[in-house]
Amino acid sequence: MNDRLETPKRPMTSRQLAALIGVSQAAVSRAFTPGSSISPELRERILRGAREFGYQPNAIASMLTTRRTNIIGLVVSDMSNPFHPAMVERLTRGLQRLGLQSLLFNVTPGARVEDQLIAIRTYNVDAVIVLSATVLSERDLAWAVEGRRAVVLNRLTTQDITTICCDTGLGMRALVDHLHAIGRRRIGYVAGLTRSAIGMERHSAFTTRLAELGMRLTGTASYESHSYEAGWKGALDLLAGKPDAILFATDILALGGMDALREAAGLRIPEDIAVAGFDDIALAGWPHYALTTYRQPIDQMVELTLSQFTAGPAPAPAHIAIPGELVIRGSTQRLGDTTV
Amino acid sequence: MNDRLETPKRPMTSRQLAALIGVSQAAVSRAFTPGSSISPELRERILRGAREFGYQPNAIASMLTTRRTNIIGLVVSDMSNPFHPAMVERLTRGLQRLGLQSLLFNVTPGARVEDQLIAIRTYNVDAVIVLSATVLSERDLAWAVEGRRAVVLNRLTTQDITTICCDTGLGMRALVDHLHAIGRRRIGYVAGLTRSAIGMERHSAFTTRLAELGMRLTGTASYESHSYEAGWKGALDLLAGKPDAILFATDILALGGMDALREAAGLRIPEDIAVAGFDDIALAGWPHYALTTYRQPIDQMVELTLSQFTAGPAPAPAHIAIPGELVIRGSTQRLGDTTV
DNA sequence: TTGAAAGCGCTAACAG
DNA sequence: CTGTTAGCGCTTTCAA
Repeated sequence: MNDRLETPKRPMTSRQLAALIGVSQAAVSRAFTPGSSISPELRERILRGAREFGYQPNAIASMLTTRRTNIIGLVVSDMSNPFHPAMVERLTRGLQRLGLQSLLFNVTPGARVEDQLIAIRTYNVDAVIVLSATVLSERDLAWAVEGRRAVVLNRLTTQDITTICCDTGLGMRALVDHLHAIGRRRIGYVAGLTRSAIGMERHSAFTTRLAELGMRLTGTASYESHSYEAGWKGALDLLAGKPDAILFATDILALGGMDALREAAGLRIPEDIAVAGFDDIALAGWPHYALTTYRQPIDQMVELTLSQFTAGPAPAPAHIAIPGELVIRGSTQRLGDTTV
Repeated sequence: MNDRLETPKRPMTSRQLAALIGVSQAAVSRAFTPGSSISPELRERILRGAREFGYQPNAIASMLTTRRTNIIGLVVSDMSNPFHPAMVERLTRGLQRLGLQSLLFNVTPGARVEDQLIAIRTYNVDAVIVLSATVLSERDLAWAVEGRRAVVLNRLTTQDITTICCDTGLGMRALVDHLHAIGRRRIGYVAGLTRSAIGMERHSAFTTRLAELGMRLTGTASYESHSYEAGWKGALDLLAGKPDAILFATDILALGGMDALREAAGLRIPEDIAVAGFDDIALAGWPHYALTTYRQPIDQMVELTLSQFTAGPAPAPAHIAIPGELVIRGSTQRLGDTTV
């Protein structure tokens, strides 16, 4: 590797501690290994000694023998969509609870993905969690998780990897049904990344339900990004079609769209036009936006992800879609209804 | 440790590769060590063989001998303030560029901090970056970084640790001067975490400048949090004092405050009341908010942090304050000026 | 420059 | 239950 940082001073080793309290080095190791065969008295004596002399087992050394690192690689590509940090935060906390560490990888479109993720291999992480990282091609994805447990969140893949997503079909259906129920008939759609599988799924689930209900698609826009700006521009693009509602592929798009509709187009929401998103990020609940959206079941998604990393043989790869929850707020409202 | 995850299948070792191409195991090691004494030809032959057979050096094993992990512990406590994920993203990318990995720690107020950060020690991370983690007491902080390089960002400490902050004094002065320049004289202040050193510094820098300019402090509010909701409530609390401007300790507070002022109090910004924040998060630039704020020099802060981790002896701990930049947007405006 | 050999600190058989 | 003994895969002397 490189020699960027100098060698820090050495902490005490199990052998030193063993010598200090007159037991074998192996005994020290056992004292720190739950379930190993050691008498409670000996263990207690050793743990007390460890506290006294400040001994901590060296995880690096144990990795070498056990071939387990207890490190999970967390691959993310875009922290500017608030949905992602929210997810990262929960995942990291959950992993910590299980005694697992999170090695964070931020993949960017520029450099070669394999170079960016090489540490997944050299550091031998036990498992990989990929969070909506559309930057990764199918090949990259396969390379990154090769030979280890993996969970892909909010992204679909043809690889033999467990994927966990919010149920797009249910979500889009609930949203469209809601728009229908409040009397909207002319709907525009702002897509995010149209070439991602999940993006396409959201789009097609949307158009399918729209057709089933006999509603009109007044137009589709996309700037190939999940950003406020993309939502802003996308919303304005759709106005020519005179929609009475716009559905956005993600909340962050919807926020940009709402501001554009209000400030650039001078429209009232929901009186002139209804707006809905998908995700339920914290900002969607802010009073200024009060965005109707489909809430991703974050907690369940995290729990399910964590359950892949517990003892026993690796679960067979599965593609899991979890139902979310329609959250109705002020951005949608029955047409002609004047109460806010 | 635990036995959560089963042993994955073993990758090729340097010894195996050595046997395969008929060189010594040490030669393989040297081939992957920049600057080691090995002939270009041998190295080339070995690297070619490595590519062919898919050999990758095992970082774990090398950690054991070199006692360097090339892992940096990144300690964060609150990802819901957008300033933090923005910082984490840049830090991680910067570290990756240097060939360093980021082990992410999410400290929460609940559990014992030492338990949450134990991996800093057992995994022997080379250095620690603490990001505004006010959850950590001074004692926790000292414990966490003991014996290794460390940088504390946006937090002050009495410990002998390098701290890197945006220059609070300059920032607050610039903001107050600006409010003064546009004719505001009655200023309210919404604080975040009042018991943090940086919180107190911002507050006192603010009041100092206010007094120097002979402006009136109409009130101070705080809900001990950097959140939208805390800003919302804080802003409303201040209205009794009839301020013509409110300064918020952070942008996220200001956003909540602005929405409260507009939607709950029915005020116009900046006509009825001016608003300013501190940080310049992405949302501050959204047209709906157009928040005047003091931009933290994130890029410089990250570069400076990274420079602490480059070759050579550890730089002496220093307390560094970097000037930011006043960003004037629509939320502040000359009193009586009607153009937007 | 290259190879042989001795560990790094720990876990995991294997005896006792 | 406890101690002894081999390694884990690599880096780093030390000779050649």
